[in-house]
Amino acid sequence: MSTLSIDRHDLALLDALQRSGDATNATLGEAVHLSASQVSRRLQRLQEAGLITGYAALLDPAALGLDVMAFAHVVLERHGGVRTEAFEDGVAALPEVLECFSVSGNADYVLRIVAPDLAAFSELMMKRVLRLPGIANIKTDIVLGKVKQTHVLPLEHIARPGRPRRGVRFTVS
Amino acid sequence: MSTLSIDRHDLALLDALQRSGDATNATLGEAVHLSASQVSRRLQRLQEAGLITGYAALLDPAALGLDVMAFAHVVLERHGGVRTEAFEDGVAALPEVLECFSVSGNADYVLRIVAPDLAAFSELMMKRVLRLPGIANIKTDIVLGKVKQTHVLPLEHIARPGRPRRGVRFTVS
DNA sequence: ACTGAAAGCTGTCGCGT
DNA sequence: ACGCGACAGCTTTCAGT
Repeated sequence: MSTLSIDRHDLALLDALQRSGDATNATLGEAVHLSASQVSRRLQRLQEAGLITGYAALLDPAALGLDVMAFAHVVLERHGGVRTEAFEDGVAALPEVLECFSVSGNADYVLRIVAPDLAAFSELMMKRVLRLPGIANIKTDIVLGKVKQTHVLPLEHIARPGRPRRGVRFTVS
Repeated sequence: MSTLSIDRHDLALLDALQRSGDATNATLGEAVHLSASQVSRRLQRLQEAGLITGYAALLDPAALGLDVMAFAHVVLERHGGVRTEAFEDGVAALPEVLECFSVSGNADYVLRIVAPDLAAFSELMMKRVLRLPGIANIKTDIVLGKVKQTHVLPLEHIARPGRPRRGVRFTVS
């Protein structure tokens, strides 16, 4: 656990970069009122500190023919010895399962799944997901429409006073 | 709607780029057995075709102090005239709500929400989300653990024969 | 359709302030 | 801490095959 000094320039950089990750340092510098060399140095620091985990090209699912998205709520069987690894490993191996979280509430896990169409989705669920070990039952919510979808994380809370954090300690200045 | 020729090189490029969006054209060329200039031209085509919608820096939520994530299942009130825009606009204006989909099943909408901690999450739900217009009730699943989380879309279905697609038409060769 | 070279940019590092 | 400037490396275009 290290202490990391973050100022408003760094925050502005992070915000700009998660929106357009291919912006040049010069462009970013204009937006943040810093020289390109400063931007370069700060980005190195932010990446070494683990705040920036990587860069990605964002693809359009619809344009790629992935028209179906769904959330699957999975309940596992309860046997004495807890054997969830087999299920979790199986889930991790399915590329159509983009996310899998264990959750509070009625279900044990929530999965986000994509597929080309309903036929392919149905086959995926029947032949791959439902056959994962240890499943008691699954309830699936099919996505009907997208109101909002973003990967942009809110950063406002960092500038606010707030309580001390675990992990990397910030010193916003 | 345009017809787009996609070959295995393009697929390999898309796959490589969604995993590491900061790879140089030369590096990509090595991986895909193409010259850097070819990579450049193909990426331009893929972006113009809308398959690549943009680039983003990926930030680590935990490192940024966003330790709480939850899925909120929202049911709207049923009045005669359907007035969902007010709710949807309100949701879109909240940066902590990363996603909002209308879904099949018991709920009308599923929201993915992030917050620094449970206290902040509770306050967010009470003071902002629950006060959105038209809400009948909300059930919230708090994420307890991450089994898998990726933005990498599966592309295998494109190479497979499959049925004709809507939108951009592919000619995989 | 691909390669290779050439010209223009971009990232990065040293240095001065 | 910051900006400037220089160099190395990358991107992109163009001509040639």
